Amino acid sequence: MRFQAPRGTHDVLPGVSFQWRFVEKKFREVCRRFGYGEIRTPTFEDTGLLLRGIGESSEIVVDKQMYTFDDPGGDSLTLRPEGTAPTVRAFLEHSLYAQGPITKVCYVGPIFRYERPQSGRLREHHQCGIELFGATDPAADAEVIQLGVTYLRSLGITGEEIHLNSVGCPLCRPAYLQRLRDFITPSLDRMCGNCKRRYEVNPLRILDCKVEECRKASAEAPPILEALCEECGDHFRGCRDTLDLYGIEYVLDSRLVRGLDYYTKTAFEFLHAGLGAQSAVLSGGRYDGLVEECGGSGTPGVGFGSGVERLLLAMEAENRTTPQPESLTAFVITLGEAARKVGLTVLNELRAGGVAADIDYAGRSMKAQMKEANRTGAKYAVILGEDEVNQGVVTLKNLRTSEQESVQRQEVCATILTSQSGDRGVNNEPGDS
RNA sequence: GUGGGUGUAGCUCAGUUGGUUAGAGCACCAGAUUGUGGCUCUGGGGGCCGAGGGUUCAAGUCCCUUCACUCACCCCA
Repeated sequence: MRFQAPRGTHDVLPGVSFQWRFVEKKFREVCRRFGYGEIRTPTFEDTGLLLRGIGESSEIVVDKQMYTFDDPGGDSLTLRPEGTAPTVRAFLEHSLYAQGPITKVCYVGPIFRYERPQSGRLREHHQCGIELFGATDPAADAEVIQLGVTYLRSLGITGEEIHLNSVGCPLCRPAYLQRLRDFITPSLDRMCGNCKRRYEVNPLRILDCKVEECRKASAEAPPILEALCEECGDHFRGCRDTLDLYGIEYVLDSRLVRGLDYYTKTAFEFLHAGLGAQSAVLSGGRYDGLVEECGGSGTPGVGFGSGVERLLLAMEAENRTTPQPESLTAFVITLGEAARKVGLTVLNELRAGGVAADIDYAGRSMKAQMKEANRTGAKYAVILGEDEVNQGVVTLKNLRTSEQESVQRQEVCATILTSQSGDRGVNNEPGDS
């Protein structure tokens, strides 16, 4: 019985890891352009924080989707099921608010939820996200959306559709929820079990239900956008105005609600048609109550999270290619014991000099070594046999042109570096460099 | 947790109404070329046919169980 990666997890192998680096690099570039600094928080947090942050009534908690465990010391810890609450915790713990009225951070990292895996949904997945603290200005909401659009564009994705809604605030939502309940009540006994529970806990989610009976029952429900208080209405209008200013298109979606309890006002979701059932590639919104809920003073916030795996699927659906990983520059080929020794020395010099170089360790024939050199994509084969060793030279073969020349051993590295600087830009760099 | 689909070589897949020793392409290794890659040709290594049980003279094939993967529901990035 061989071991397998745990259900809902996956290995990112060398053949695709450069795509991940590409995506993360683009995300960080865009964040930098918008003034967001990167924050790295722990993979697990105090369970209490996540319960508080996510809300005890959220489906994540109710469905026991959290990886919660007691550590040997008896503390209850949880692998983070989302990125915002940990960021808020760090924001408060380190008093980032003291450095100015506005704090902007971004993060990249793994997220864990115990769910049944399917396409675009894993038990461990990775999210890129941003949080903007301290602004009630609706232009901040628009910036967050704008950053999301810019990020997707930088990956070559253009096929997303932005859904926008407002979920109100503690002033206007309760009244709306009551109206919604009143509207639903007559049909309640026909609805699914989930919705019966939602009716009590979070009636907004009924609008999101896919069961036929529930859809029918809520079809004519009053839209929340008409029930917003003056402040929320103004805010939503302000956000839309700024999006118009930025030329960002979106569709109003009064059924767009949030699974997490802390959201207020603006809610948005970027959907992509190429992904199957799990089509949200980026989603977020405003959470003006969360910081206070987590023990801070009333600080507004707005942000988004975006799944890396789903974005990669979206790129694939749009046939976007990432730059190929940079290959080796030189492959050292030796024949015989004496040449082997010199070859290892040359290899060492090349690497020390900054040339990406490798050598065969399988004791293969020259032909096989040539083949290997070719397979690695190396531009040069550095060939060393008896003749070369005796003459203090190497045979430098250009594998692209098949031309080869004799080069003094001491000059191999310099020769390769010189010729390389001539074709800068030929090889695209995949990620960090 | 609920339903559907699929499990045969490293990968993608054939495998007839059950019938000898389970195949192909790609990949890998070697040779053709005793010091030269890509193209071509020849040869080779690789399989508890997901696992367990059953039916049968005979099971990759039929039946049951189980596991894994996968898609969808729920929920979400």
